[in-house]
Order: sequence, then C-alpha cells, then structure tokens
Amino acid sequence: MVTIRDVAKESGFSSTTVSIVLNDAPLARYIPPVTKKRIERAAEKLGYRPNQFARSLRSKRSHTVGVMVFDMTDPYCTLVLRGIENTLYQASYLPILTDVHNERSRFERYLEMLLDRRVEGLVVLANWLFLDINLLADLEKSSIPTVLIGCELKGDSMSSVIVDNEVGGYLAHGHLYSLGHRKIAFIRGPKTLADSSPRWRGIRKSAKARGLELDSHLIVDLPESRDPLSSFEMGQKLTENLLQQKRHQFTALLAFDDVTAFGAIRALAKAGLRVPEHCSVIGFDDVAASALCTPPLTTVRQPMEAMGADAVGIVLEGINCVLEKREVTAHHRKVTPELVVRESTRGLV
Amino acid sequence: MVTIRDVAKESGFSSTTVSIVLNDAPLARYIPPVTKKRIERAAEKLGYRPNQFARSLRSKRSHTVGVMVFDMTDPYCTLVLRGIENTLYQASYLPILTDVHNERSRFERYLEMLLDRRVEGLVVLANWLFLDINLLADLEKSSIPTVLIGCELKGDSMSSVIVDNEVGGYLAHGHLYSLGHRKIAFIRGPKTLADSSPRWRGIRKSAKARGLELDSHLIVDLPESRDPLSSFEMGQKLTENLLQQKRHQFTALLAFDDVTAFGAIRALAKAGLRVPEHCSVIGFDDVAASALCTPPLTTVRQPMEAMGADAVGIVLEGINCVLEKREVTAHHRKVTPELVVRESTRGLV
DNA sequence: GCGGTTTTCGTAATAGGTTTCGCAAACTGG
DNA sequence: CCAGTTTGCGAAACCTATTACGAAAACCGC
Repeated sequence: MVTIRDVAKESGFSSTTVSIVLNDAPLARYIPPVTKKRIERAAEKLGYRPNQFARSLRSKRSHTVGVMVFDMTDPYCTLVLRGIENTLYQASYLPILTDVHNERSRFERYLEMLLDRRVEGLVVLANWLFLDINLLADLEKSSIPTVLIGCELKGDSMSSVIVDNEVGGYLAHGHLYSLGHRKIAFIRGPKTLADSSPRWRGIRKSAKARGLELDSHLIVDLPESRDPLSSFEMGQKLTENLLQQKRHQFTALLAFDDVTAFGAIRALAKAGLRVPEHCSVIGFDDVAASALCTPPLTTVRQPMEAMGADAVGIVLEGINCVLEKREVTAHHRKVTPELVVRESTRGLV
Repeated sequence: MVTIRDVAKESGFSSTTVSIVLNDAPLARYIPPVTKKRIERAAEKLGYRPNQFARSLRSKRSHTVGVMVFDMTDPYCTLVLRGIENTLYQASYLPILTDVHNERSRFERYLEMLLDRRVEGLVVLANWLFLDINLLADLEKSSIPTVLIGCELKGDSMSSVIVDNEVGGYLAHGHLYSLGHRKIAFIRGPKTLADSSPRWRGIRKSAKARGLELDSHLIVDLPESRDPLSSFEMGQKLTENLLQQKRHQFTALLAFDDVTAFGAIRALAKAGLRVPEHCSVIGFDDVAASALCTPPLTTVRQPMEAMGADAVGIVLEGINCVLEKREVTAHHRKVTPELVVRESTRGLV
C-alpha cells in the first residue's frame, strides 16, 4: 500500500504539504502551482489512494449511512431502496444495508454494529413493523440524524416520511364508488400496523361524504404477522370467507395493500369469479408486480422512490447540521399518494 | 467518546492490558480472572465501545463486504440479497450495497469507493449485465476475494455462482412436452446475456431427446436492453407478433424469464386467450411475483437465496485464505434449478 | 534596512486502537 | 538455591492521515 509518506518522498515535499494539496485544504492557497503539480503527479504515478480508516479516525466521519429494513422480501422495499441508494450516491455516501427480519434481537445487534461503524445517519424502513414502538426509542438515543420511512414518530427527535394514508384510502374508495360500486368488501390492515387506521379513516370519510353505509359483514382484518408476504395467504383466506357468506355479496373489494389484493384475486379466481368482470379489486402501494400481473392491478401508488430520496435528503441535511453545529430539526413529511387506474377495476354495467 | 485510555484509567491498568482482555487476545491467557473482571466492569460502567476506525487502521480489516448489483429493480435481486445479507450477518460482516444502474461510469465509481473503504470481499450480482465483459477485468485487478452471481468468468481470479441454465431449459421444455405440447413458442433471452444461450441449449437438447422439431417461426429473441423490466413489454410485444402469424399456432409458450412470461400472458389475455386453458406459459427464475399472480406461474426456480448465501460463503472463505496467507482458489459453483409446477401450464386434452 | 505581512513548507502532535518487546515477579525442577 | 520457565503487566512503537504551530524566506512600505 502506498501511503502519503511515499508520495511525500516521491515528490520531495513533506506529508503535510501533500495532504494540503491533495485535499485542496484552505492552506492550499499558499502553495504555488508548480508544487501542486509535482505532488499531484507523484500521487498519480504511485497510484496513491488515501487510507479511509486513517482519515475517518481523524475527521470522525465515515461518509456512510445505515439503512435498516424490517423485511427485505416485502416488495415495497425495492423502489424505496432504489431512491435511497440513488440520492446517497449523488452525495458520495455509501449505504450499509441491514435487514432486521422483524426480530428484536437482530434490530438491536444491527443498530449496535451500525453505530460502532459511526454511520453518520440512519434511514429506517419501518414499513412492516410489529415490534414494540419503544424499540424505536433505542434509535432516539443514538443521537445521529435518523429518518423513519412509513411510520411516524411525533416529536423532534426523529424525522419521518410517510404517505398520506387517509388520502389514499379516500382515493381508493372514491374510485370504486365512482365506478358505481356500492357493495364493497374491505380487507383492512392488521390493527397493530400504523398504516391501517388512517387508511380506514380515509375510506370511512369517503363513504360518509358519499352517503354510503358500510356493511360490517364485508369488513375483515388481516391478522398480525411477521412475514409481509403472509398477507397474500391471508388475503386469499379472508376473501374465501367473505365469499362464503352468500347473503352479503359484493361487487368490489378494497384490499389493504397490493399483496393482499393478489391473495383476494386468487380466491376470487378459485371461486370462478373473474376480475374485473365479476368483481373489481383495488390495492395499495403499487409494487412492481401490480403492473406485471394480468389483469394489472388498480391501486393507490406510494411514490416509493421519491420517499426514499426524500428520507435521504433529510438525513443529509441533518448531517450538515451536525457538522456545522446547528440544531438538527426533525421533519415530518407526508407525501400524497396517487390513484393508478389499471384493469382490475371496472364500472358496474 | 470514551476511549480505551479512559477504561485503562478507570480500571487501574494500562491500555495494553485492556486491549488484550477485551479482545480476548492470545496473551489473555496470562491475565488473572480478577484483572479481567475489573477491566470488563470498568468498560461496562463507562459504556466503552472501541473505535472501529482506529481498530481498522491497525488491523487493516473492515469487516465489510461490498455488494454490487447491476439493477436493483430486477425482482431477481431481492431474494439473492436476502441470502447475502443473512450469511454475512452470521459472520458479523456488514454489506455495503451499491446499485450500478447498468452504467459503466457508475460501476467504476462504486468500485473505487468500495476499494477505498477496504471492503474485504466483493459480491457482484451480474444478473442483467450488458456492459463490456472487460469491465469485469477491473474486478480482477482488485485482488480481493470476489464472487460473481449469475455470470461465469472462467479462470481462477474470480469465483462464480450460477444456475445450471441448460438443465433449467431442459426441465422447462420437458415439462411442456410431458403435458403434451408440441407446438411451443419460445422467447429467448437477449443474445448478449450470458444466460440466454445455455438455456436455449437445454431446450434444444430436450427437443432432440424427444424427437421434436422446433418451428423457427415460433422462436423470437428479446432485444438487448438496460432495463430488466423492459422484458415485460418486450415479452408482450413479441407474443403479439407470434399471435399474428396465424399459420403458426402454438399451445404453449416458454419465456426466457418470469417477467417476460408476464408480458406474454398479458398479450395472450389481450388477444382473448386464457392461461392455461388456451395456452400454457412457463417462465424462469421464480421471482416473488410468480407465486402471487393469478394464475400462478409455472417456472424454473433458481435457488436465489441459497445462491446469495453460497456466494458469501465463498467470499468469506477467500477472506480467511487472505488472512492466513493461503492461496485463494476460485470456486465455480453451478447450482441445479428446480421445476415449480403451478397453474399457468396444463396438459393438452 | 527595519518592522510587518505574506508565502512556502516542515515538525510534531493527534486521532484511538493493537502489538512488540521487555521487565520483573512467581513458580518449577534438579 | 540457582537456572529456566511461566505469569502479569506496561512503555513505546505502530497504523496513516490531518492539522496546529512555527520557522524561514520573500516581499512590502517607508
């Protein structure tokens, strides 16, 4: 390995000067161009690359951000991660990716590891979070800029980026209503999931605004589960149950999320019902698969890539605050979802 | 920040002894339990956490592995990443995730960044790789244990983990054949993609073994594209083309991969053909969406999680070789794919 | 040609660990 | 009781880059 001293020797100057020149430090003003050239040429010739460990040891900076995901296999993650990665790249930061597998011990272990590495910020993708909220209290103590995606924690210790679930629920229900559906089945999210209740609130709001009564026989809840893909089987099963109560028919189904919707569609197909001819189905999220399956799923899109980018923007700003010893202020961003009409919903004839 | 010297002061011993005790270094044999206790208690009391920068500076180790993905949005990545992450976690390594976006400049920049961070190994997910192969030559120079997933590079400079595409093609074709299909359409992969030709070889082998002639009118190729999801639109378009030549009908379609198959299914649906009633469709990969869509896709599964885990295993072994100054030998693993029969294929009546 | 500023560059301290070396005390065997 | 080993521990070197400080030269104005 070639060190700064090697460059110093090669160029005939001291390591101090080499450091100043190569980093273009303030003092570089005083270094004549000839000297700079010589040093740069020497560095080039030797293929010098500064040792980041030594540099970090001095500067106390890692140029690294920790990314914690609660379950990578959730298709929701992909685009958010893309947004995170891309924004970090622009800023020359690198992400350390950890997948908590929805396990408390793993969360704690990873958090320790990340803090030990002195990550300068933390992005937590808490989309499918069933752990104690006070687990997030661990995060507060960490005292580095932290942003939660998909889960709001009021207060000024941590920022958050969430989708406006209420608007989303409102949009979804409004869409089905405007297509003429009046008998709508609902698969709500697990009670313990933060997204569930605001989405439902939006739905009720829409129903109320339109003077529509909701039939409690057509409302079911996903159970709590550690596995985000379990909502497929649950969606299927719950839909089967709904179909069995012959006295309470429905012409449309509003699922908690896209994966649940896929499960519902499966159940409908097994019952000989086609989407959207016999029953319209709408999801939430707009994961990649929603556009790929046939019929493509009408859904409420979360701008996932933008949310990831936004989260990183907040973290980077926080890092700058820390560097400049300004106060770090928490931001609570709530982004607006967008209705994406595809072919799984259709007007009643 | 509390340093090792603080612990030394608190415990009444030197930093040497503290280091030896807390790391359980060989010399710790000679330290009496009383001393160890005192030091551990002091460390505990002060909440001492060793500075990883300092440690890495000395030991030249980062306990970090670089993970380069060519395009995160490829659904193929998710499970592979899960396997990578999980195996690294077991070994207390952390992954730095980079997404090359299929851009040469980005690849080079990220590679430099990773090497600057002294990652101890490299896992490259080269699934959808259209860049010059000699770009991978850059990797060879890096002289750290490197494993390629999904792309073989013969030689002993780099290891690889790939699926046995030929067997996969053979299985897929054999499955359709055994269901009675004789007129089969094929959407082959892009010529420049490493997976394409062995898969096709497997298909031809199966056809030959069964004495079946392939109809060249029913064979089309995906064009080259940077975007892994483009194979959806391409699959759709090519299938439309296939359907237009009325004189060459087919009862089954074998797609290059699952995403292509989704496109094909869409085209079939638009033409009023149902899967599998009117046409069977088989994919390749078994991405998550394949089990979620309706009808669920029959496909050839790549054991993606295991492949990721396997790759990390090889990297870790390589790292150990480097540590013990043994020779690093490249491994070329070829894993067997598995036919997953779902409902997008059906026997001819 | 003398104080003062600017330019140019190096010495040494620093960051926070790990490791080599060596000293001294305690023990072992003959 | 003496040589030789084992125990127990610390001083100092080391890893590599950054930076505070200061020395010396060059330059300026008067």
